[in-house]
Amino acid sequence: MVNDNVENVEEKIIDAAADEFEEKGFAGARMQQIADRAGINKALLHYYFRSKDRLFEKVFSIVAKRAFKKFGAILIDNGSVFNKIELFLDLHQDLLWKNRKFPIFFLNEVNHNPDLIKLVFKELNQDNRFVNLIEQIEFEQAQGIIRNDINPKNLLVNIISLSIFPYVGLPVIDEIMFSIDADFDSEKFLKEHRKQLAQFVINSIKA
Amino acid sequence: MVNDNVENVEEKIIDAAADEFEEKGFAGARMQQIADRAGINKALLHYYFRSKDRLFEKVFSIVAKRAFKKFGAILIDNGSVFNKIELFLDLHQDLLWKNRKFPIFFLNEVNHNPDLIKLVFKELNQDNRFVNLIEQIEFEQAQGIIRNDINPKNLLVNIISLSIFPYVGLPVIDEIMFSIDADFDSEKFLKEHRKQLAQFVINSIKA
DNA sequence: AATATCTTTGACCAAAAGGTTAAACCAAAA
DNA sequence: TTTTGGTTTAACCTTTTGGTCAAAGATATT
Repeated sequence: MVNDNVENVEEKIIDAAADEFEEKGFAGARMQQIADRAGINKALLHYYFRSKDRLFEKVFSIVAKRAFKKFGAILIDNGSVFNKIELFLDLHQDLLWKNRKFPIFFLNEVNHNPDLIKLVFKELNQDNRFVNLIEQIEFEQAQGIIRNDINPKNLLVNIISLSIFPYVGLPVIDEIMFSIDADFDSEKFLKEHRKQLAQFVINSIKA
Repeated sequence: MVNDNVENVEEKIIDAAADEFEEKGFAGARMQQIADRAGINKALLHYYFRSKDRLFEKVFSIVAKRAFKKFGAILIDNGSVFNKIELFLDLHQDLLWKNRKFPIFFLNEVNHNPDLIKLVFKELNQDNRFVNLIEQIEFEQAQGIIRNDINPKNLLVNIISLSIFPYVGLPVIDEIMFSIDADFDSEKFLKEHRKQLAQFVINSIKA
């Protein structure tokens, strides 16, 4: 008889730790605070996950994998490159909207410890999907649909840049925009910004 | 007689602290480590800057102001919007190339404590420069040079996004690109990426 | 019921980290 | 030369923090 009805402790810890780590980062997070958030004793944390490092690795891997897993489907879906760009941006923006603290957390940790990335992508091999996408871009270039002076890799990075940055840069954007327009509302901005992303990209690459 | 020839201590501390903070972030930085880097006793840190928080504020404000100050000139310069975009991206990319650790540091700290931004922009009011730029964009839209369906604020954010993100996302880009192409070289990539930025933006907004 | 195993806790520990202090040092003024 | 005031340090203090442990509570097994 598995006791899952109340909610298992391990999961409660991971949820609490995810919140704490995303909010404060690895260095700023506190084990005591995680225990409090999970409503348990601090010693129990170590009983389940031995150390802060191990707990972090576990949480990071889970949270990051959850985030990246969702994109695989779009890339193999059929449809034109333009179509995929629209689909991707739509999904990506949905995810970002609902997980505002994740991108800056992820990027910061990964910049401080690049090995973390392998932890995530190891069990998530969607490599060939990217290869396929790049080949599709090259194919549509040969067909005269996409400009020939576009490098597929640069294009992919540009798309991600446009999608993510507004979220990690929001505090700065908010400050600057507010200073030139007192009616500026960052929530409204994000919603409006989202709408023009796909068109912006497509304008820049269509032959 | 001012004793500046050897190099004054306050500056040595600020340099050391800037390195430590940029490398580890506020929470991960250690006062002892800063003292070691500056080649002085830890107590001297507190003699000059009372506390870690104060030292951080000082360093952050100096480093961030230094970074932002350089852009003002371009915005008021004369020249078309296309011209300004090229000039800005060129300067911005130069700065990023030479200060790789700054963007993720700045963005992370600012996301954890948005008040820091005011600290920087308060003494740096280049607000009207942005207003001028937005007006110029609208003017060129009226003239039929720039597409009418472009929102100037979105455009500005898009430009910054494209310029900064490759630097904060480099470890991830590196991992993914390397996995689909073993010859991938992130240094070369950044240099190539830079070259297509202005054209990418201009393609997407020219009428 | 008794035993064994897994879970949970309060109390504790050692190290790390920020911060303080009193004394030494040193250069310039008197 | 002595005094004065700023600078620098070693030693110390306090709090925070990750981590341990023995015992108490549960839960399942025999």
